[in-house]
Amino acid sequence: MRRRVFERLRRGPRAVHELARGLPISRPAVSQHLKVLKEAGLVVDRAEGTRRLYQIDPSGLGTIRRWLDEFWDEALNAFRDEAEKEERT
Amino acid sequence: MRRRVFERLRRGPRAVHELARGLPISRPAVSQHLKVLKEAGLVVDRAEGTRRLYQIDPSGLGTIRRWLDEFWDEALNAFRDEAEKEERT
DNA sequence: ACTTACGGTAAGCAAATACTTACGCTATAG
DNA sequence: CTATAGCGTAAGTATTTGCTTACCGTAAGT
Repeated sequence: MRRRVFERLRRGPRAVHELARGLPISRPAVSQHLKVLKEAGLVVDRAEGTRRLYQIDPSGLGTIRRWLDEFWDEALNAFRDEAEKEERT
Repeated sequence: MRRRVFERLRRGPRAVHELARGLPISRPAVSQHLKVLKEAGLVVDRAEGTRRLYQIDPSGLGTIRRWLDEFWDEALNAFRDEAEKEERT
């Protein structure tokens, strides 16, 4: 559910009640998910009038991306080494 | 903790008790994490004698990578659009 | 000034999670 | 054939989680 909230921010900033629309959970529940996402550095928020706009934090998302890229590299190299080892059998 | 188990597979296949070594949880706990990772399609396992070797499944990892890449693209485009909108102000 | 829209937080609760220990199975070693 | 190493699974349990409703504060509209 948290991922669904996050995915809804893909296309740009959204207010809390907008995010809650269409999700099978209450608005406060969405608020709580946003809080977690914010603490994780994945979103930032700003006040706009009575609303609060949330949007994805590219730097937070970038951190994950770099982690995954590095992980991917190592894992794939290990996989290839393993395949070669297999081939020599 | 599950991520730590997963990360230990980065460098290649490992037996369960190897993975458990150095982690602050019991071997059965590691087994349970591996079960979840396997159901998620992130690892594959094979029997080797009395041991069971686990390793990262590149195709499962690739699925995540593609998801993240696509997400990254969309999010960054939205971010740029937002920045331009800001600039015109 | 009053009302309404919007959203964060608290309290409460059912369900899911993440361990532990105990146990049993299978394959190798001696 | 027996002992041992390696693992998976079951049962039990404390903790965490993910929601709900109720409530309160703040900004904007009338």
